Amino acid sequence: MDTRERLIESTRELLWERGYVGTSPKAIQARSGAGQGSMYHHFHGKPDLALAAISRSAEELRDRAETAFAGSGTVVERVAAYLRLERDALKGCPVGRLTQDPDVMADPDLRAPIAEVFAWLTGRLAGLLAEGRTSGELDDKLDPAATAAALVAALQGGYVLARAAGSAEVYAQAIDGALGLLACHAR
Amino acid sequence: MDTRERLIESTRELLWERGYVGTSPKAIQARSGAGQGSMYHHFHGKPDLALAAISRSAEELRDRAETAFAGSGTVVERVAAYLRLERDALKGCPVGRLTQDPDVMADPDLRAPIAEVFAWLTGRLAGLLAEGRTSGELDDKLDPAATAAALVAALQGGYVLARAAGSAEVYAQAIDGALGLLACHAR
DNA sequence: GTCTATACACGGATAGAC
DNA sequence: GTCTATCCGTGTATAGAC
Repeated sequence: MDTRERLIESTRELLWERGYVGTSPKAIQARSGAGQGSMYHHFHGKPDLALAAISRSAEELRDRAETAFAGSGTVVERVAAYLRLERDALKGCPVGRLTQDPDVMADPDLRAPIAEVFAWLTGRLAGLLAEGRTSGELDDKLDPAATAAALVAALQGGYVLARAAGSAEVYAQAIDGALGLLACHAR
Repeated sequence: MDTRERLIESTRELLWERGYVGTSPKAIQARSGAGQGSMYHHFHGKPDLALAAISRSAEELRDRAETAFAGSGTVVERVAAYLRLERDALKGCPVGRLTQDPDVMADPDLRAPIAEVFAWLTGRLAGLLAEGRTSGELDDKLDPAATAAALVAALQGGYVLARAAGSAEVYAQAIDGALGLLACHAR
């Protein structure tokens, strides 16, 4: 892995662990093993490097989700496959957590990949649910867009509960609960 | 409002807007109108002041929730009343957002009030749902604990989606979706 | 109780040598 | 490309005067 790559990966880790405000150039340099000069040679500064890191994390999130959504099985099975992907509940979502970062939200460039991937995710999920309704797998009372938002929110909120409790168990419960509620709409 | 009080309230606002890592003593002093000396006279330092602020925010969250839960109506109505309390979706949850703060999570004192209030909240909600099941208002397939976790998570995650999108609409959708799913279990 | 002065490390970056 | 030197403001306090 070359220096530029190590800088991006180290930044991704640090943004995940400490957020944007909590991540200093010095910490990035220490973790990546790159010097001051190196970092500013490859990137214009902290925001530039963060943009590369955030974009990649958003892309990864999308790819993982699409893999689950595009799998085989019924709609409910594919939604469940996505919600049950392996995740470290205590670490939180590497993308979602950045929505709490004031400096990220204040910078339209940094914010864009986050806005985009969540819009895509809820839209994709809503499409799946609509498909399930059309095929008769899900009943007509289910609102695809609202339900998609609720499911993604339950996932993101599951992280919050897990971190608050210091235990991954609540996360699993939230996912179970969300799927249990969804199951009720299956025919 | 005396100086001590202004310090706590200003800290609550700043923690809400910028988190713990993003909030400096200097910013607190500026917002509260208190001087350096004043702040360190009333509190031992940033963590001490933050503890007072976080505890109060947690308490406020609990009181608002309890008011909704203890209201009149069916269980589903009271849960809906809680989920539909007026909130500024774009600001996020003043307590939940702190779970993303590495320095808060690393300090057991700061973390305790957050852990406590979320444990109480999910427990209280689970109790209500169990009550609804016993009374026959909700069907037996509903798992009270898991459903309670999912509902609280949907709320917390709704904030994440709203901030990502820069719009409160997704928050409302997530809440609607969560209640729509719950409605399905009502007899 | 509040103010000013002082301290020292860190955040975030630029400049220029190699 | 990478390193070292340097810069200035901020973060987080402590000390002592009023």
